[in-house]
Amino acid sequence: MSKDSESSRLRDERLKKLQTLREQGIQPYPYKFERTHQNKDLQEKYKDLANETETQDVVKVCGRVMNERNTWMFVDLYDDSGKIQLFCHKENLDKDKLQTLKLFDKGDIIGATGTIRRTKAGELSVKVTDFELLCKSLQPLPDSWSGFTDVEARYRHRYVDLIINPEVRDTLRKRSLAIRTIRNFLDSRGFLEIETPTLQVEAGGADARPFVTHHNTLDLELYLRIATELHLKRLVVGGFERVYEIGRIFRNEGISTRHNPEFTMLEMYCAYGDYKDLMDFTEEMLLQCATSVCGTSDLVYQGQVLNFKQPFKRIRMVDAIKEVTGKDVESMKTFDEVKACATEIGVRLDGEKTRGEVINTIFEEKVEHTLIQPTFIIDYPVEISPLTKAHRDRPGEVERFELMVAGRELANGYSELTDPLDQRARLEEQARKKAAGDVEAMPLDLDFILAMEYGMPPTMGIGIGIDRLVMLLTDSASIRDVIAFPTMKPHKEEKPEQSV
RNA sequence: GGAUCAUUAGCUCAACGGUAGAGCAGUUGCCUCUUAAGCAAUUGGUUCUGGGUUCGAAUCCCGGAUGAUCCA
Repeated sequence: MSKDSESSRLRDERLKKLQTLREQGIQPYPYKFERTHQNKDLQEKYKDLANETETQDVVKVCGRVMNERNTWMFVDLYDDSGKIQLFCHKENLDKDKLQTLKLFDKGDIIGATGTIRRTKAGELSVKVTDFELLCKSLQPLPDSWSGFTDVEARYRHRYVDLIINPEVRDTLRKRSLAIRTIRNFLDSRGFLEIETPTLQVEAGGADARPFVTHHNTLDLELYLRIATELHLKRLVVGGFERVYEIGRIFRNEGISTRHNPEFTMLEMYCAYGDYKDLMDFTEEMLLQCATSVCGTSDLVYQGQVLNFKQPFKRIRMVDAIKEVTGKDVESMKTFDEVKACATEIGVRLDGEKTRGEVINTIFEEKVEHTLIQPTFIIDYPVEISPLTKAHRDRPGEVERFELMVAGRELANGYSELTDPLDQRARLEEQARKKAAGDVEAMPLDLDFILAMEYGMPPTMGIGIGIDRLVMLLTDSASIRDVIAFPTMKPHKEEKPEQSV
């Protein structure tokens, strides 16, 4: 049954051609093609070949037909590496072949054999002596001139987006390169990559709401992890002094240009260092990412230049607040004082119950978005940092930093809390908050505390949002642009019709 | 959660409340030529969805869906 729409009519045209091809004994979905070169290889190899000259070098190329001119005399063929033009002159092809050519469509994938020639217009071409269909495409491609710009359609049908928009492919390549750079950086420093559980009985390690799922055989509620922290630290207890994981994290929160429910985070733990060492380490790693992906330490992001040269500015949270608001919250020793200060400068509070929470809210509301150049905000309030070691000099604070870039958080690191009794007290406080209705408070993970009691060396540890890093490296405004298949609300059932 | 905007042919977009249109794609020819190839002809619409106002709605009003941006 076919819908009376343009869409199915275009598809029907192609189905008819598919049928004709089959009747002519042509297999439209063959098994393999042995090419001799990728298109980019040929462009490089023959970059000095003069116009209107040809070689006797026989090559075999393949890819998707993106455009055709003069009734298939000229074909723009794209593979993963780039473009080559096919030159299908009737002198070089018999009548049957020329007829077959007319059954092809833009979007089909074909393979061609021929000699290399540069046309008088200067286009490097394969002068085709033979070709074969490698896949008949049934769907019309968006018009390549006007493009494929509907954002929703692009995310929902990312494969079309990838075919049409080269910058999407480029972004995902850079994402891969950034992750590879980080792995190389860590591996070359003796780090071990270890995978920890995604399904967890308790979702801890961060303040976030988890996704809930169910294991049938065990009849057990399980949570998707919101962090890898508590398991990676168990590995440090077990004797791995340098571990990391680059893994998918799930947080049951809203969707925005900076948030996707599932995202990728690097967590890294290194024994015998503190948060100051960690800042040096982080600077070096990010600089390496910038230079390897962008070839420079100066990233252009949404019209601003971000300088990733070391060292980044380091400033205490209370000092950053003072710089922006003029308020010395450090001197305000009580909850009521900082609360009054927040109200005075127009910061809306939403259930904050401690002095440290209010200070953090003031920072997030007033300061965070002003921090464009890479900046380490250091020395956080203890109340919002239940896994961080107490500051060696400043009571009420912890040895923690967040790295701010382009007005948002990119990384979060600290001297890890290793005192099992302090850790127990902190998590018990979290459990009280949870019992009182705070859905983002951490659960009391008794096995984690038991691990701490066996003893963990002094350790520095950091989490870096890979998606946000890739946004910076690729000048992407939305996190969805750096995720191949971002989370979308289902629209309506869309699937190809049944074949006639 | 709130505000604003968007949704029309396969794609990109038009259309004062008055016959739904263009370019590209598609189809049929011509042209052995090209670079968004060209020329001629031609097909194609539940205007996101459901109500309402109106003689008449793509257009105005209300609800819904999806998305974008901003705010919280």
